[in-house]
Amino acid sequence: MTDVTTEASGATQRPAAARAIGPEGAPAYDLIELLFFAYRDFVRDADEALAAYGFGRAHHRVLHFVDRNPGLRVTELLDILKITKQSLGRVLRELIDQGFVIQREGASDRRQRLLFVTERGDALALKLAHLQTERISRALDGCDADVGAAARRFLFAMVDPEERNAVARLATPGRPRGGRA
Amino acid sequence: MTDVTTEASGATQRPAAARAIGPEGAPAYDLIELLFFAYRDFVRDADEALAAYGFGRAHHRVLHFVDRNPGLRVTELLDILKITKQSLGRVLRELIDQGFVIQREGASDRRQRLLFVTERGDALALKLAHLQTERISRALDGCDADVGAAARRFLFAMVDPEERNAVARLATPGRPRGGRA
DNA sequence: TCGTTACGTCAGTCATATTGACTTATCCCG
DNA sequence: CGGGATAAGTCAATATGACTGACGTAACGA
Repeated sequence: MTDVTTEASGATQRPAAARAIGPEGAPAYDLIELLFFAYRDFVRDADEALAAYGFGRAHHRVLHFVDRNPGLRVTELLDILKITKQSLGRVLRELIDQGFVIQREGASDRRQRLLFVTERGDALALKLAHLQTERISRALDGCDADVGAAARRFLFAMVDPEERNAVARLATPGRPRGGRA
Repeated sequence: MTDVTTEASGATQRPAAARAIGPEGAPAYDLIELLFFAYRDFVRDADEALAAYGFGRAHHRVLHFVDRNPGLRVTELLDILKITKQSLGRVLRELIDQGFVIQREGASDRRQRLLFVTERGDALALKLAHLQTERISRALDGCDADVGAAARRFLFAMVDPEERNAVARLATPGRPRGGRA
């Protein structure tokens, strides 16, 4: 095999993994690396499609969460993305200027700028979601039926405990698709 | 509940999710979002520790893969990270200048600059791996025993098919920890 | 000898993020 | 009503991580 570790045969240093048993047991190198590789390829699907619009990953994230949560407030979006409003600023302005997102004054609080996707924005968000769903479907096709549920549980448990309520509200499988209730 | 979607009550646009049934069925919004949130929090652990060294995520990735694969060639590292050698350049130079990584001439091919971590580099790589392992362990603790295996299968299946051989060589659970064999 | 490979580097650019300071408009409470 | 707090936007400067393109050097190998 062409295991890259064998390339080091001429050197004196032994592999770091040999002393990788620390206070908490052996590092979970497999899951650490699988998360890296899976995420690397997962986001690339959408990145390539976005390039055609002159958009990047940041535009995708904004578009996605606005699409999924019509009427989202700017502050809520900042809290989801964990970025500053200055960072959001440029991306959001570009999405608005190019007609993918619109803002409306809050009905009860006129300081708020509620965010909505336009039809164009929804179409793009949906296209990107389908790209990513295709990869997910193909992944699950090659697995036992229970792997999808287990993956959901694992990924949810990887989220910061303090964030889980917020994530559960946004990303649960049973979340209503046809209405606001 | 304070479901953010209810904030939109004053607006006329219906939620985009209502018409989110496309050619490939309903998008897997739950897994798409869980991947985002899990990865967002997963990388943050290491990011915070790296800041103390003046390093960023890119340094971590290089350090990690060199630590795990002593004698790695520069070309191989570029292939793993899927970045250009110009991008790697600065990061690698900083790691070398500050004594976390060293280079050695290849024994058989003197054009090669084989990469190794120093003791300092190994210590940092291990520290970061433990941080991430802690999150993973805690996540798996709250799950059924088979969830870890299922998560591995799912994440592996999410990788591009052409990349899976390379990933399997690097990130398999059974990979020998104590030697090069 | 000559083409290819491995690596490095210079220069310029872009996307995404940061901190800090400041403005405007609006809300809400005392 | 006045004034502090909140929602949002903006200006400026900076960091980080990535890119393309071009070029140089050394070493391999047919």
